[in-house]
Amino acid sequence: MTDREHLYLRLTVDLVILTVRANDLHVLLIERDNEPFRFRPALPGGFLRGGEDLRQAAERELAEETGLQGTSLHLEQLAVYDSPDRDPRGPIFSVAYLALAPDLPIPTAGSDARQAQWARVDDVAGELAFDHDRILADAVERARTRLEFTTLATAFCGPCFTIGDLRNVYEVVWGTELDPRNFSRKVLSTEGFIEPTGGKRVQEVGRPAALYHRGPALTLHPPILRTTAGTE
Amino acid sequence: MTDREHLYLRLTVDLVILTVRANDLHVLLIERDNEPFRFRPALPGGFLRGGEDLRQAAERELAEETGLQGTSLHLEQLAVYDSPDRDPRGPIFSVAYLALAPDLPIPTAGSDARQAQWARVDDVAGELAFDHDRILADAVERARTRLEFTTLATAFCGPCFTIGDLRNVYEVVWGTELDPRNFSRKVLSTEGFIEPTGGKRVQEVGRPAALYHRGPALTLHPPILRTTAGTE
DNA sequence: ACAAAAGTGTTCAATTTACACCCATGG
DNA sequence: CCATGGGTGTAAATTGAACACTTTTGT
Repeated sequence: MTDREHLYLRLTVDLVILTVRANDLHVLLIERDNEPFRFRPALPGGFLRGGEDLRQAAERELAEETGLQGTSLHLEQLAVYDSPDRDPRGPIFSVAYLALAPDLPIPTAGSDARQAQWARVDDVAGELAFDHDRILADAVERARTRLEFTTLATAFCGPCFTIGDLRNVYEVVWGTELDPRNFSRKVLSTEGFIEPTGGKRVQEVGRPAALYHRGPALTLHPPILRTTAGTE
Repeated sequence: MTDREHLYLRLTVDLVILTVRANDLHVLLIERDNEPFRFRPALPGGFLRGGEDLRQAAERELAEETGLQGTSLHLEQLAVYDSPDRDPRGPIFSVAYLALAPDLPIPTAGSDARQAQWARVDDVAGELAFDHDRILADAVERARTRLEFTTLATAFCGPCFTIGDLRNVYEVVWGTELDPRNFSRKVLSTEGFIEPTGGKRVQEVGRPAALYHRGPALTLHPPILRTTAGTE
């Protein structure tokens, strides 16, 4: 901090792990057990260690918190957060990662003491430690646009899913309602988005739905645009 | 926890400054005058100093290289580049920023010894120091999608421009041709994209074109999509 | 008058939207 | 039989691409 030219600093990696549970978008949060912000909810994360690159650190945190191998989840870099006063301990920048996960059985309590829990995104606005409210908001916005232009909605689903499941992802993440009939057609007519497994899922009520898994396509041509009409 | 819990490291900030000159997309490059990669072309950038945040560092570099106040240009964070072997001096991460500039008079030689020059983006592929080829490629791709969904094409133009100028930006950045007539209508029908100044610009040849300046809108509804048709 | 670029009008095709209607299942 | 959700067909509305044609300048 004294040497003007070569500043050495510490980096943290913070994870925004999103999932769709029932009818709400959820984020995985931990309760901090150290100062600063002790006992406040926060995004899982930690300091970068020697020999790691950022992605490895993100995958390590992910495994610690969820027990999942990072390779099975979508994990993308969001941005660096660098407000000088974001951490009371001093200038510590954070690289945020966004992970999209299917509805996991439970955030495996087998983590390191601090208990991880799913929380409704709408419930935690303004509650989080550091600048994590802003990081979360940015992450949700990123997820929303990812659904428009990529096939990542499937990252919220398990290996097999119905078109109704997929539509539910769009509706929950976007907070809108979609016409089931047109949605179905749109998804099916997009080459490589989803592929039929041949199976069917019988539900509590109604006609059984065909099951699909992810196709090879990564981007959507054409995109499935939100009709944000008006929000400028 | 392991013995190497808190890794301290240095960060650099690298700038991809793009502009549209004549009929090609150009990037501002410097020739390195220090090892490593001495005498090789590279993106302008440097180490983060104490007391700076990343944006301040980016604006400082920008001012040093171009003489421009950063506030007048679009400047956005791209990503962190963290390959362990990206810098032979050791683990040094770089935060890349993308700047869009109008065709500047010249990269003001009044900088710090190392001469900055515009280079055609297509000419420098594979030539750059560090992982700057990749950073440049990512930046160009980001700029391309920015034109689709935001009003940032105007960031390549001066305070006053014609619709033809704006179309030229799209054509050069995308590497495609656009129908002047449909483009004109599309731009004019997008609320808040451009606003008439009332003036006209007489050119060497042809009918004088009306002049416009930026409007208040930041995003395009609807977007102006590239017809990438087929590239998957 | 002619070339060149700006700008307008019109047509046709593609896409989106809305919704009537049928299908398959549990109660 | 009915309720419920899955899925198909189709017509109207909107959007986009193509292009004939007019306008305004310099030479």
